[in-house]
Formats: sequence, C-alpha cells, structure tokens
Amino acid sequence: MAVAVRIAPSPTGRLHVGNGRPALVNWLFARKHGGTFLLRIDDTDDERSTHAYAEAIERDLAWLGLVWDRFARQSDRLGRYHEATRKLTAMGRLYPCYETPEELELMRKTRLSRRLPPVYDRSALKLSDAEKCRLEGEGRLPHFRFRLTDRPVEWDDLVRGKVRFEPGHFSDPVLVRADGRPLYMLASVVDDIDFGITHVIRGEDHVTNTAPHIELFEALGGDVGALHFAHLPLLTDASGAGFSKRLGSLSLGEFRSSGIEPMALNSLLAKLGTSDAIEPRHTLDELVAEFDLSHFGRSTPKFDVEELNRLNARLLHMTAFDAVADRLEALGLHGADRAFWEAVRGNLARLDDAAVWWRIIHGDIAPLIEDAAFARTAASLLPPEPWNHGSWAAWTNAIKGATGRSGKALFHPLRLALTGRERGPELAQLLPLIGRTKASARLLGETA
RNA sequence: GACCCCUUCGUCUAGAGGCCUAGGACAUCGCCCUUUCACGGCGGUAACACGGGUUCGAAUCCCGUAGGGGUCGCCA
Repeated sequence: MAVAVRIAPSPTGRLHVGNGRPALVNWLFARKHGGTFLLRIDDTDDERSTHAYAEAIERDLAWLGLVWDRFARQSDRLGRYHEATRKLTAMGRLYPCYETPEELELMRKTRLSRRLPPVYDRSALKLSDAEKCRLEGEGRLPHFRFRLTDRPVEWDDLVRGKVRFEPGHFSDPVLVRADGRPLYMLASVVDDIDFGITHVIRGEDHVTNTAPHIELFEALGGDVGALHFAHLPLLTDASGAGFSKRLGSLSLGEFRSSGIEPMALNSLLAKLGTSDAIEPRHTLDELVAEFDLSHFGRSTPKFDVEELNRLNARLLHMTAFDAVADRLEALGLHGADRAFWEAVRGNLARLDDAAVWWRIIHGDIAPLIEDAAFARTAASLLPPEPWNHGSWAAWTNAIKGATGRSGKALFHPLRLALTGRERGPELAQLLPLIGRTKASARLLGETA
C-alpha cells in the first residue's frame, strides 16, 4: 500500500521549529517511500483560525521547499464530519451531554482534589429521555461525546516502540460542540480515513490522543492494521524548557527574514535528535537519501539557535558560486563573479553579508589608519597593475624590505586600511578585486 | 494529583551483559596552512544523574531516588 502522510497545522499562529520538524520529517518520509504528502489545514476552530495564518503556513512550508502533493481544508469538509456523526449515533457510540464548561471544570477540579484522574464520569449516559427533554427545555444545547470502549489500546509506535494505554485514563472525547461544530478528533480521523493516511507522524504531545484516535478510527470503519503511528519527541529550547505550544521567537518566518538559509534549517531539523551527524546539506534530496525514522531517539533534543547560525555559516562556506549567482544578482551585486564569491564566502554568516564585502571592494569605505607614515610608505610601494594573486606577496615583501615589519605588525594595519575591518577574507584574493586606485587612496586615509 | 516518556562528553548521539581503559559529529582547546584575522586541514581535553540490587562480569537487566518533558479542553 502506498505511503500517505499528512501534516495538519491549525491556522491559529505561525509555524515554528516545534512543528517545522514534524513537517519536514513527514515530507522526508513520504519522499523516501515514494508516498504522498498532504497539507491539511485544521481550521475547525473558526474563532481562532485566520486566513492570513493559513497563507503564512503555506509560505513557510514553501520556503523550506516542502511542496505538498495534496491539499485539504477542514472547513471545506464539514459535510463529511456530519455524516460520520450520523453513523456514530446510529451505532450508539455518540451520546449527548449537557454539562456546561463551568460544570465540567468544577468536576475536574473536584476529582483532582481527590487525587483522581480528571476524566469525564459519563453521567450523561444515565440521562433518561425525559431528563434530556427537560435539560433542553432549559435552553441547554447538547455537545456530543464518543463512547470509548473499556479495552486497553496498544500500538507499535515507529519511534517509541510498543505503547499501551489502560482504559479509564481518558474522558470520552467530545466530537461535536454544542454549536454543532466538529472538533479536532472527529475531523482528523474522518480525514485520515478519507485520504488513506498510512502513517501519522507527529509530536509526542499527541501520544495520549492516539488511544481515542485508534478507537474512533476503528468505529468509523478505518483499517487499523494499515495505520501506523510515530511520535517524535518535542524540542526544547537551549535551556531545556519546552516550547512546543508556545509561539515565541523561533518561528520559521523569523528565521527566514533574518536571512537563514532554508537548507540550514532543514539540515538541522532533519538530524537533530537522530544518531546522524548534524552537517549542512545543500538539497532536500540529500536529506531524503539519508533519512531513516529509526535513527530518531526518544529523548527531547535541545534546539539551539546558535547551532543553526553556525550551520548556516558552514553551509554558505561550502556553497558553489553557481548555486548563488542569481541571489547575488538579486541582492544588487551586479557583476558578482566566481572570484568574488570564492574570496568572500568563507567569511559569511548570512548571504546578505556578501553585500558588505561587495561594498568594501566596489564602494566607498572609510579606512582605518593606525600609522599614517607606514600606510603612506605602503601606498608608495603599490606595484603597477594588472594585479593577480601574486601581487599581494610582491607588494608586502617590498613593504617588509622598506620598513622591516613582518607578521601582524605588517598585515594588521594593511587589512584595517584596505578593508576598514579587523577580520575578513585573505587579502591576496581581495587586493586584486579592490584595485590600485582604491587601495592607494585608502592607504592615504581617503574614503574611497 | 494521575498516567506516559526521557536521563551517556557543553550539545546531538553510538552503545541492546564481556568487543567500552565508552565510539562519532558539533562546540571548545592546540597545532598546521596563511610572514595578520577569518576560512580550511589535522589532533587533544571532555560523559555512563544518584543509590541499592542481580551477575564471575552492568552504560547495558531489576528496584528505588532525583531531575526533565508530555498529557489529562465544548484547542489542535
């Protein structure tokens, strides 16, 4: 049977690394096994969902390169959910409840104080028709719960191994709200059946959901034997605090606008928490080739932004000119060529930084002169053009002979004068790019 | 409070009783390259949470303790 996976973000916020990882893993899994990848917008909560967030999610996924084979929006599928409720009602698995949210909250607190799990006590099941009529006469609208079995549920989780839950730990899940809107559990299971999902790969915040998920799936006629689950550990921040459900500063959108390469993020997210070395990869294809769900561990990895930054820099350092030529052009670096790129790439943390070096080569900068006499001497010894890679050695040897300087005393002031910066690419490569006119002017303390 | 899961170098992890004086990657440190910094190359330092067992032998099995994460919604 062909592999089919899905990611099901709710458009109630931006995507962040906590859901970016499962998204990537699902995509890699689908590609690895020749399956299909479904993007499903879980927008049944129309009070919190917005169209803008849904679009942002699509943009963020597209930025990562995670193209989806199929697309669905739950708000387009309400009819299917209603059909499912009719079926469940006919089977006697769906029952009306009349408690208000306040009453339920009170019940939970009471049970908690008695050290009991705060699960629903099914008291609505004991309601007679007359009592239901009376309740509805009072203006109460029922919400509907799915009646769980009293059997244990177990599955072989692709990440966690055998998982088993005893009955009694769960409330009968509410499938339909009092206002008639379907809830996550219902919509999700109906969709998983309709779209023939074979592998549900998601964060471990869903493990306890899986027991009711399986029971509902079975009740609605799904083939449980063909359904597999994999629950990935949630990420924590560098200090170890979980942020799965928190928004915060780790949104995909922020990484994008801060100039992070999508492949840097993909490289990290695909390998973090696995037994594979975390190394920069240029393409998703490489990650697909290396992907193996069994390499994922069960403990919660820390997502460190600094690690992402380092990976981003390393990725850039090993990126070929051809792969970035268009983007350099888009950055306004008209005429940027291979020599330029290979000279500066080793000093980039972000691709945008290339513009800084472009300006140092082609624009006007104010030089830093520490010793004007020395700089003047150096300027006077500048060889005639044309320059090549060897010009630097010829020139600095001449300066050495004239001034007796060597090592840092020789090179540091030249770097400051020529580039205005403490650090940078090898000057032997930079000097020919800067050219005699600018080099001479800068050594003489002029902005050039 | 209940239930589920986790705990090996700073970080991500390998390790499924003797192959472990615990391996790799990143970070760090050092060296080399470069008569400078960065880039790059090569090396070094560095860990089995704690306490009990079981066993000839435990990072690996059992029990407990501590710490961490998750779940217990008319959110997803």
